Amino acid sequence: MTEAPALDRGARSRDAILDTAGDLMARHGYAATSISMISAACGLPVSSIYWHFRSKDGIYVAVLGRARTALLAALPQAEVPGADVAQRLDTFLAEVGSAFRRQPRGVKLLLGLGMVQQDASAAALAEVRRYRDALVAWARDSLSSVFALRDRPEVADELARFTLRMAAGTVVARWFEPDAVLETGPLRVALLALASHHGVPVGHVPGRDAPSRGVANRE
Amino acid sequence: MTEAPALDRGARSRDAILDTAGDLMARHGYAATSISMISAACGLPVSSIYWHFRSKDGIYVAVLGRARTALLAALPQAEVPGADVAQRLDTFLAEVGSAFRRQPRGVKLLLGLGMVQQDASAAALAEVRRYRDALVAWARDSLSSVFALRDRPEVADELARFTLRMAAGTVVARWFEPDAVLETGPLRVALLALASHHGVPVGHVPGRDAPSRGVANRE
DNA sequence: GTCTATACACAGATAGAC
DNA sequence: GTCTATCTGTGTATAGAC
Repeated sequence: MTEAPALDRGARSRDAILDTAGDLMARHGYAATSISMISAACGLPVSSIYWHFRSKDGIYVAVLGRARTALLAALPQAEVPGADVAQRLDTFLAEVGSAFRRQPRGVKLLLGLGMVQQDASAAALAEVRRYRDALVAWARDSLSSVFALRDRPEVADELARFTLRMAAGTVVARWFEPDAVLETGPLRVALLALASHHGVPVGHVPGRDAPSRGVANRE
Repeated sequence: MTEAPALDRGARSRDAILDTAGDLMARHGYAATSISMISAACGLPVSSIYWHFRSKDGIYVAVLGRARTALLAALPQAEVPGADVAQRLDTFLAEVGSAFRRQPRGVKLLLGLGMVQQDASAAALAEVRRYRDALVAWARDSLSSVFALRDRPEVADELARFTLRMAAGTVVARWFEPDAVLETGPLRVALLALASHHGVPVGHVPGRDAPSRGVANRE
């Protein structure tokens, strides 16, 4: 057990470094995370860290790349199953909420460097952009499937932007109220209203809770 | 002109330090902004900076406090004028959008330290919380006025959270697409739908653009 | 209040034995 | 691949003349 095949000793160390580095950078941000902190937290000396990744920047790029593939693997297919819009939307929102709960670090990593745009390396900027583009594409495709928007790409784009900004805003809210969750209920109402506002047929709009007791939507 | 009354020489220096420090911290984040950078950018030696503010932390607290009063001064009264909901909502969104455009630094400053929650000083944490609480209170009161929610505080809270998260998400979006703006159009549709969903009377819901050609909202 | 000069710690990064 | 030891720059912060 302790005698792992010597070949992947390095790979295991590499993973350990990425684990602790990702954790620290998500908590403190890129600039406030030092190599010595990572070294102390994972037990390996600084020179080993530099042997695996050539620089602090390289660590960040690797950490973010790993977070991206992990997140994309956790997100389901873009084709959302379900008979009607309401059903597919509920499936989509459940997936988003669950991924959001289970991957608390991914997005914070984006923010961790986000502040540093100015002095970030080209590699880091590229990796950040890949992460973000992957999220945008996933949201657009999923919502396109939910609302059957193959012929209305601009609507799918707007819905995706809306959803992602709400998610990002919730990440921000979290460092004031650590137990803040992505409120899928209001988001559901908003997405249905937005789609409907653009003339997309959304079915009967059942309304999960609070049975709309007012005089709204009458002429 | 160059001979300002010696009494406020200090005050002017203080302001200059806060100006450049706020600018740098909003751009690079707290951790990545050094005293030397501030000194080089504003022309005063580091020791003068330390004379005015006792520590780097003190600079941040002062910068954020100043940003808070400036933002609150820029935001209009909580009582939103207007005859009906649609009118008041448009006024409110126009104000939010405009404040958002004119105060690009304020919110980024919050995020700048936000990452550092763990090792932040008590004073900094308190100041961050004051800034955030002021924003939440303003949004809640304004939306309460827009939708006449004096007897439905929980709805006002939800609308305020929704609005602020969208705004925070847009700040985040901005460091990928620097020209991203707060999309008040979709936000308007969403807020109306949310209020209506909770049984709040919202009038006839005119719909500014895209005249809702679908079959939505029918039973 | 502003300056020059400096103390001390720690940052990122490397050398070279093992 | 991992270790000890170290180089060099810069960080926060201070002393003390003016």
